[in-house]
Amino acid sequence: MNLFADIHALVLTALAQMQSDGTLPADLDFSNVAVEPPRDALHGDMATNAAMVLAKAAKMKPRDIADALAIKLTADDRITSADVAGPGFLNLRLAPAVWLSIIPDALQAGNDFGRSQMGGGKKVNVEYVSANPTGPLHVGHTRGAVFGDALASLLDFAGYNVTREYVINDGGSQINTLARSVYLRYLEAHGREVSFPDGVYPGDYLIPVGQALKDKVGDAYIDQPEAVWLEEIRNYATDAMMDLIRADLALLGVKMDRFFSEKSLYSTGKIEACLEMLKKKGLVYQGVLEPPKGKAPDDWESREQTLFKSTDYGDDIDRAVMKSDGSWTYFAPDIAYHYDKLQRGYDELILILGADHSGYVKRMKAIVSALSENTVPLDVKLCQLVKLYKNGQPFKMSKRAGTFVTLKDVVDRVGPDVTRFVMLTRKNDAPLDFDFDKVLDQSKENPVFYVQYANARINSVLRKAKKAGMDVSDATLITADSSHITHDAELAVARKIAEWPRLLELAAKHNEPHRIAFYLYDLASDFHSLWNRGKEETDLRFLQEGEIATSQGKISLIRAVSVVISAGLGILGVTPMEEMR
RNA sequence: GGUCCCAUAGCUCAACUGGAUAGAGCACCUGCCUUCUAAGCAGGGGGUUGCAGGUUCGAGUCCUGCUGGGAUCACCA
Repeated sequence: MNLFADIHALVLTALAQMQSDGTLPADLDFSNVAVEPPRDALHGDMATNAAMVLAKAAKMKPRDIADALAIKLTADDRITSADVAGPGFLNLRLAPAVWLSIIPDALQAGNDFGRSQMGGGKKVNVEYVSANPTGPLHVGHTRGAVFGDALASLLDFAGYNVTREYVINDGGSQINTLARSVYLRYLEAHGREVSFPDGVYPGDYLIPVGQALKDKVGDAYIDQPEAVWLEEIRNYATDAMMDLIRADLALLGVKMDRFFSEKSLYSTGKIEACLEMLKKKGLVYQGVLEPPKGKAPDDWESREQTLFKSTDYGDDIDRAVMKSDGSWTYFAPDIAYHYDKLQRGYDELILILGADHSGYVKRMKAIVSALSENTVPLDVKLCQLVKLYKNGQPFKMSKRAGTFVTLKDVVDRVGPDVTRFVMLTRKNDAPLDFDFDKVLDQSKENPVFYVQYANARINSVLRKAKKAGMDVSDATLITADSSHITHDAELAVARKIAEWPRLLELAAKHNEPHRIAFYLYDLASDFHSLWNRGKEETDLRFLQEGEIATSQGKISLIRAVSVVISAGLGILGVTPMEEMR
């Protein structure tokens, strides 16, 4: 199903033959031999770097290897030509029938076309969003949510066993702030006059929470000290905020497999056990930190602390795990949390963070390295900021606390599909401009609509064919005769379709879902190009008057395009549109 | 000052992780609507990939040092 993998296997077989007949020496490393689409289509259909990669070890000239390899490869009937070019590239051309064979494959697999076994069922944990449960999600969280969710789907599609996870920071002191803020709203619901000092959350979203609390407990907490209500309201408010956050995520179509409560680590002795274990390894110790390199803070004072030896694993300084009052820092439960993840048997951990957390990457990697003894990789993906615009002008957010642009604001305005696609049209580590007007623009400048429009056009042809009484069911199209598909513009589309399984694996390998968005744009472009050529070259139209077999063959090609668009959008979490009138 | 990220066409961004003559879109110029959706297509001009070295068959990509921009910087999570 992956033509590039097929030809790669063919090249390796040919190289092995060259070894056994003495053309090449016996002990060679083929792991760097690649078969890729060439940058320039004029060079051919596929190119291999085998000759250049092996030249040094084989003590031969690249071109000599390439010449010999070319002879082997052209013996295979899938290869129509193999030309040596440049410093030793071997450019291959494949028989059109080979490319066209991808069409029934795609139609047969449907939305599973491109699904890969690459992951081999390995368990991967993707942690994303993990916003503090103190309010609704805002735009910054939105990008992380979309990225993490699409990445999780991508890995699932690539054959990994994926868990989508959200850790609730419900143990820290910010929850006390939340509880006090809710208490004020509770008093307010009772008709009390209240003011909101600095350091509490003044947002309107807590008003209904205070009201609901009043409905639940009546006047039980009025004029009572914190000792009476703090713990109760902490729990109540955290639950309310998580309901809010789950509802926000649902607006985007994001559904977590697991919500992990940080607080659950506190009462169970898990933190203590985990740190004790590290202490036995000499990785937790009492010590004094050096002042930071470079400019020391004005109020620097050296003090003895309980430290985790993250410098053993590449961090810049060791990190404190306990405060001077004896309570844990945020870092201690984080260590225990990742220990918990590892105990659940994950082969790989992925963590999605906002760019403002870049300073935590080294210590997180240090934790995972230390706890797993370097057996489990952690990949941290940082999502850069989203800059909001409205009609080209920066969208002003009021600095008054509580009036930020929320995820709900964005999704209500442009819809979940547009939000998701646009958020994935940039690499995660590049800043993203999000213009409320431009993302709704219905033109090719807007990749969302360009891709959707291609799919809509294809479905339009299918409808028209059906209306004309033609059988265009997938079952029929799978067996359609594609021998009339000979034009370069048509074969270009078939080649692009054939790239999909390979692209998917590359995107999964590098944890980069944005590659799918760019690929779909390219595929749509090849399709639109073909469509338009049909205006002048009537042979290229998909519906050929009175020639049912030919029409079905051509329609099978574009139906395969539609299949890939659906599969690709499915991974991104975007619903394909069948009609756009 | 330390650490991390970024710098590619006038603008917004790609470049399959070291491959060939660095590609798209926007903007600009020239064409294409009695046609399966012109919400589109074809063609043209536009580049010392921030600067200086290095590694090798080969560098936008890797290494070193600069310049400029962003983020972050000892018990707040």
